[in-house]
Amino acid sequence: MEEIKKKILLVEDDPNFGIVLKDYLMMNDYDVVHAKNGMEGFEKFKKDDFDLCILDVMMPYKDGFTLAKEIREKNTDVPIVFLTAKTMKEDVLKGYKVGADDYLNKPFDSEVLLMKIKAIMQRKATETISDSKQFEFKIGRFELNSKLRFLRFNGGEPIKLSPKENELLRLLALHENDLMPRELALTKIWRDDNYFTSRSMDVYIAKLRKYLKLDDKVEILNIHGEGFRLVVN
Amino acid sequence: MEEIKKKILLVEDDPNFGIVLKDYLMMNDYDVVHAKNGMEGFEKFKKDDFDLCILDVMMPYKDGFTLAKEIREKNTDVPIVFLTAKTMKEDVLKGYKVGADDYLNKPFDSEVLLMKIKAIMQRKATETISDSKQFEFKIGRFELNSKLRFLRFNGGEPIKLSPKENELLRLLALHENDLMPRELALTKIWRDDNYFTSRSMDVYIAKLRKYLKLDDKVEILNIHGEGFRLVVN
DNA sequence: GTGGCTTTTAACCTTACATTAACAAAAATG
DNA sequence: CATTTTTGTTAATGTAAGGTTAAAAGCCAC
Repeated sequence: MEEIKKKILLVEDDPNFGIVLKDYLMMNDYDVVHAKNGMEGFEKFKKDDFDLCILDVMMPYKDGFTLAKEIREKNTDVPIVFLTAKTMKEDVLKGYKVGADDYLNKPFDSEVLLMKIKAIMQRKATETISDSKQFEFKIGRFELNSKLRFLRFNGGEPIKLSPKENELLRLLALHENDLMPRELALTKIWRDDNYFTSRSMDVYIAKLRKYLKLDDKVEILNIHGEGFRLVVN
Repeated sequence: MEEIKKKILLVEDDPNFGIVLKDYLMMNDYDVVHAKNGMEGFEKFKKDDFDLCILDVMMPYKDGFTLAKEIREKNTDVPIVFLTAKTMKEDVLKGYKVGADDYLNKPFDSEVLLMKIKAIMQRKATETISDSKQFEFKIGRFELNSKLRFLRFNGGEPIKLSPKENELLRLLALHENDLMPRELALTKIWRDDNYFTSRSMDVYIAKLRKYLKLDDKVEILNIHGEGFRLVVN
């Protein structure tokens, strides 16, 4: 069996610490790309597919949270672990809000980091039976390209989608003809399930319905109290 | 709408801390079962389905790790979070080894715990796309899809069912040609058996009969004082 | 800063649901 | 057979969820 190394994006501005950590991870059989600041980190993220991102919170120009937000816009799934020097509650909360998978206070024990990485990878392994690469969908006479964020009807001019429109439609498409639970969209896309995010989602459903009107065989049905259903007749 | 709370098993031997934590979680809309030691924790785990386990590491008789191992034997998926007073590396490693999802050092901030719980639940939400097939029934020339909540006659236009209509018909279908006791529907669907819920159920039986009139081979019979029978001739 | 795009919040309206009431009809009871 | 209990059915009510549109707030790039 082909042994494929897991790819980690490490964004850390302290050069010494960054190199030590990179070497340590590589010694443990991970493929590591090291970026020295948030800007570089984002560039490298766009150019490759990573299994995990380790982001330092305190960085010049672009901090870890900002970078995480950008990464989340491109990819809602990739696990993110934050590194921080301070054990500040505010930071931790902020981290989880942008979808962190875990959190580490410096100085931390390298073995602990390794275990966390393993645990996270294991989690993802069970979810990702082979999903990924699910970014292109046919929906009736529409074509959704979720990576480039556009929707095209009948091979015509592409309609640009906003990040939220795109994610929501993608999630619906993943469950085509089946139930896409409200809760799923709210936790996956909005990362919070409350009255306001729920209303926000309804607004986006309305927007998507407007786009999809072009094809009268495609519609989004509501299942009261449960969620929505993208049906193609 | 049916409010379904997430169920948490909390195993914590310190009575004060345990009760405070339990109350805090319940205030935040979780359904919490509190066990005061590892033994009791395992008993309660076996008797119910939990969405998350929070285990204290230091406990008399049976520590959190041992309990976690037993839980993992029964259930490989349920998320486990450890609580520990000390920030001991050994403990952390051991925790991840038995499949912990996260780790909290006491004293911890309650808001942080809440965020972690949310993050963990969100992770799980994705995995649980849930299997179907136990939601589809044939009833004469009808087809009942209990997940998408519709009833279709002869492959025609689906009739949308309300949650209660749906559950009631599903329960009848599960007992096709057999007695479906009143009490069963009332306790399972209405979660209460009194005069009013009983009348409410009768109203729903009337609604279902109206739908099922389309096929004269299908009917709902009453067995006086006992319940109902969905018969297909 | 300003302008343009995205997202959230608000307001108002419609639909969907569940319960309760009211009255009628069966069935059981003694 | 008179009366009580259970069931059948329809309609009215109150509440919650969802639909729609617009305004406000947030963000980013210039």
